[in-house]
Amino acid sequence: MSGKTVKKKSTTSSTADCEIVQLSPTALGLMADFFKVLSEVSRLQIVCSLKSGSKNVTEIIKTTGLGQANVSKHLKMLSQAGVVSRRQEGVSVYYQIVNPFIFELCELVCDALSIQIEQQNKQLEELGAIRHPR
Amino acid sequence: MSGKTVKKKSTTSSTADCEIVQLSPTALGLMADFFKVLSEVSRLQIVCSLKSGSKNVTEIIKTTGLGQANVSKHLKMLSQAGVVSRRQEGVSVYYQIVNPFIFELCELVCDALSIQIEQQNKQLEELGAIRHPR
DNA sequence: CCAATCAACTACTCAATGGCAATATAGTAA
DNA sequence: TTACTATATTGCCATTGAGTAGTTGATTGG
Repeated sequence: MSGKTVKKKSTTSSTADCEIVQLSPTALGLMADFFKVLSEVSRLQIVCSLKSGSKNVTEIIKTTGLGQANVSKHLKMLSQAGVVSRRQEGVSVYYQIVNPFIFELCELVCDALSIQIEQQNKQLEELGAIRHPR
Repeated sequence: MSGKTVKKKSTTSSTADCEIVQLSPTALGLMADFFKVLSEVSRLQIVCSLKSGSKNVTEIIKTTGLGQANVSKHLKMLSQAGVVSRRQEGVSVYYQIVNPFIFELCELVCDALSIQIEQQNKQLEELGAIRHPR
């Protein structure tokens, strides 16, 4: 299942090809920070609510059901992490996803998780069959 | 436990059988948990140290320079998250990455981050050029 | 049997963070 | 000006998680 849709590195990648094995703690720190941004349900909700395009804070609040202060705080974090961009229009502020690559990432993880859970369920069923043979 | 969790897949949809937008909070929680596992430098170090194959705890400790209790705790977490698998051989316990897909994921993120940083540097240079014109 | 080694577990401290409420700030209209 | 709406920020509290030290359990060798 792993040989899937992950795009191969472009042959022209100018910057140092990053082989994870030999990454400096600093680089790992950057990666960890990135993953941390996506490691909370609230922020994932916000990201998801922006999949259909840019939204202002009020719309995000309505879509996600989160509190205003929370949304603002999370948006700040997402913004600082470079995940979303900020654009002010009159009274309201519109946010939007900077790099749609994040959606690919999420769907990749989503697929992997569903497969994993599927297998777990299968194993559970086998256990059940042992305990309740027909 | 998780009855519905991740969306069901219609075998027809090829690529996007998992549309993030409409995920339940439960499913988002699973994703968040997954990302959380990868959101600490220590765990990333451990994962990286396992890229070359399975290692026992002592080897992981040597490779990463982390403390024993620490490594044990993180390995437990990684194990529960289904990221690594455990195999006992005599006294020592060998861990290994369950799904190499995680490496693709990391490299994907790594690429994206390096591009992002590259652009930031470019912008900084432009700013510098403005402040110090020749 | 005893000693050494490897790994897991427990208890603890400390720092970070999410969420909520209240307050502050900024733009807009009356 | 005042009032109103939309964001942002701050302070507080509870939770979480990382790291450390000490202990336990299991295995191997003498």
